[in-house]
Amino acid sequence: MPVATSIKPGPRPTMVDVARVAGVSVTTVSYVLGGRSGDPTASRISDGTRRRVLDAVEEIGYRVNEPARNLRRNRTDRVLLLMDRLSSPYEQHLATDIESRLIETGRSLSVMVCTTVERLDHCLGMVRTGLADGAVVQCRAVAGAQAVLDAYAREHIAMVAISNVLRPNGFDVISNDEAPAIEEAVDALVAAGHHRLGFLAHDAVTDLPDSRMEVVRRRLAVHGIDLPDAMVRSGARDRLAAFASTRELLGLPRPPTALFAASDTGAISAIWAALAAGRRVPEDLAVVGCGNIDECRVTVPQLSSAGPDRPDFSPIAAMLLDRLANPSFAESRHVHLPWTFFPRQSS
Amino acid sequence: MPVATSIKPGPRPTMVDVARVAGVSVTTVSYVLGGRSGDPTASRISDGTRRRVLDAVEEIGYRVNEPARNLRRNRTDRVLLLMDRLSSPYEQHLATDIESRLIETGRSLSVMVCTTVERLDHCLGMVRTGLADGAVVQCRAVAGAQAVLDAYAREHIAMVAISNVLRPNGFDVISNDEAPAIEEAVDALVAAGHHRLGFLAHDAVTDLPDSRMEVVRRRLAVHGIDLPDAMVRSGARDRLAAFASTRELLGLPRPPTALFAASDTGAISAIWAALAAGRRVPEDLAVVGCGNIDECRVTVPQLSSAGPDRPDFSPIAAMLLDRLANPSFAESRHVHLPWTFFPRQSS
DNA sequence: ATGAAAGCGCTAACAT
DNA sequence: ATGTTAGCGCTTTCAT
Repeated sequence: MPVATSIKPGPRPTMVDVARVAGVSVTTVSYVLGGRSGDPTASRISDGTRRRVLDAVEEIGYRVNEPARNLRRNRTDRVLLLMDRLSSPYEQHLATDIESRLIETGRSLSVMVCTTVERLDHCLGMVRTGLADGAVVQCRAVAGAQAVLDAYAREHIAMVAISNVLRPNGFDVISNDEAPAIEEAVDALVAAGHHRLGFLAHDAVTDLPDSRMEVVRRRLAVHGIDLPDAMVRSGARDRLAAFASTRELLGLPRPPTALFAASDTGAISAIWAALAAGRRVPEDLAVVGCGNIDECRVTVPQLSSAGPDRPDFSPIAAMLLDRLANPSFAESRHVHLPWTFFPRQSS
Repeated sequence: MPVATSIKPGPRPTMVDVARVAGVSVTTVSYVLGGRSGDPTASRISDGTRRRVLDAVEEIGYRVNEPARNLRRNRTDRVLLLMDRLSSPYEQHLATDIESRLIETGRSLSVMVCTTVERLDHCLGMVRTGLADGAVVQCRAVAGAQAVLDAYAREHIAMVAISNVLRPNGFDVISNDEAPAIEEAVDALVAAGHHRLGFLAHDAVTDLPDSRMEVVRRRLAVHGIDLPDAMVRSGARDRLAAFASTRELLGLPRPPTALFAASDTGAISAIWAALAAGRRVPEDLAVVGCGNIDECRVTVPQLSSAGPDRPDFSPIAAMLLDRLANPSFAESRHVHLPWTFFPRQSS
């Protein structure tokens, strides 16, 4: 393992120290360590000199001082990933995928959690402030994000947002084409004879309007079926809250015969709540989730879900890299990712 | 909302611009913005001047340049949280809790994912390199971490590790006192008449030795019961893998009558695998998990689990702050957090 | 193929 | 109460 071997205590050595030990100038050290590969200046250092410098670095345990380098270069080669939470499998995927693509281009990723607009503003301010060169924003739960992103885009901050509500405006947007899949799921439930549906939303109805709920409601209307607010509960984001909300719905005088959840994790809790209440799934309560996470295929019964076949995050890093390469990138792109309805045992 | 209002395009303004607009020196600007509250120098600025400076900042949309400030101050007021994955509820908790405590002291947190020693070394190198002032390390799946942390501790990098295997050595360690609770769970299973146990480990037996499995094995031995390798499967970390592993165990000629999983999420998948195979839980297969996550209380049947009553992360930030305040902090502390066995319906 | 030197934007000792 | 100034460690232009 090439791991932290030659670290010595004491004040951190600088390039001056390396230069002294190697018997060369700091310029030379900088050129050796700058790693501008493919650069014409790469060949200005002879192999012997390069070796001496690298040996000196090794000997005294030198590491470049990032703030100094960043100050001088006026960039950090770092990208921020702003998310409104960490805990879903989706976020895990997103982070590792983007990171691996950034690493290929010599960059790195750091993650910050933003649950409020103020915090989002603060974090984007940090990239403006030199903490990072750009940001990927995945904050569906944050209301008012459009204005913030608009403002930073005006400042030419490189940003890509993953959102179904944000409109590209100096930044790019990846959105999921959820509606067709959700409508298909609704149609399937109606075709199976359901006409009393419940909906498990992410947030309280009074908060952020739940776009998935709106799609469901509109589609039900097409079938002449109503989705009254009394049949809507919040908490899809939280496994415990989803359980409690479903129990509430099942306790209604005329409980729903089918439940549509804005998330798969919420739907799974709903299945448990139904089973715990002595109902059968799908016979007494059909359940459909959103997201099509892996877990859908191991639950009992397996969870029907509307979601991407397999999440594809590749456009995200690609678009951000475009913007990083060209800070005054003019075009604002909008990429739509397809969703599909995957009927399984729970509906 | 106090959000990104006065951002203007063009080259980012510096303190010199603020000073010019406000009609004061850069020193004054620095003192106004430095925010050394409680500092004797805080009172050197008159209220009128302070106002003029803040107005100028607002007017031209100035934001401090972090790399420059960090270079000069030789600190970043930033802490790194290194985790081997993001997706569990535990990680979500950890991150938000530590962050809120850091914010109270004017610091911020960024998260990086480290699944290998090399990456851990790289990320800790980044704090040495000036990306952050210290790190919290939560990488149970990373073998060889001890040597890396030892090395950086020698460099006086402020670190706190959450681990049951790392020994404090220039850094602090938080560990969970898992053994008593796990032993109690084993005793309960044995008392219930189980003598054929399966174990769902985090990793393959050939990889990292699973400390929880060792405890289980030793405790079973006390009861004169063997835990053969044939009854051990890996994949507790991954819901799909855990499902497949459990199915394998149940397919054995003499399947286990009880299953101990190294994680709650693994145990939940195991319950599903059992149900999917037509077994009843706990009658045909008793299941116990580790971690006592919230989800245990909503599964059907509710999951018995060994874990903390409620996770308490407060010592982590506290210890790190001590080290940040005093870089040559001598003591290496080891905090033990208690675990309890919570019997529920699944066993 | 290598070196000297001018800053990047900021902070803080040291004036006044 | 406010200003002058010398760097922090690095990159990069321009010489040689």
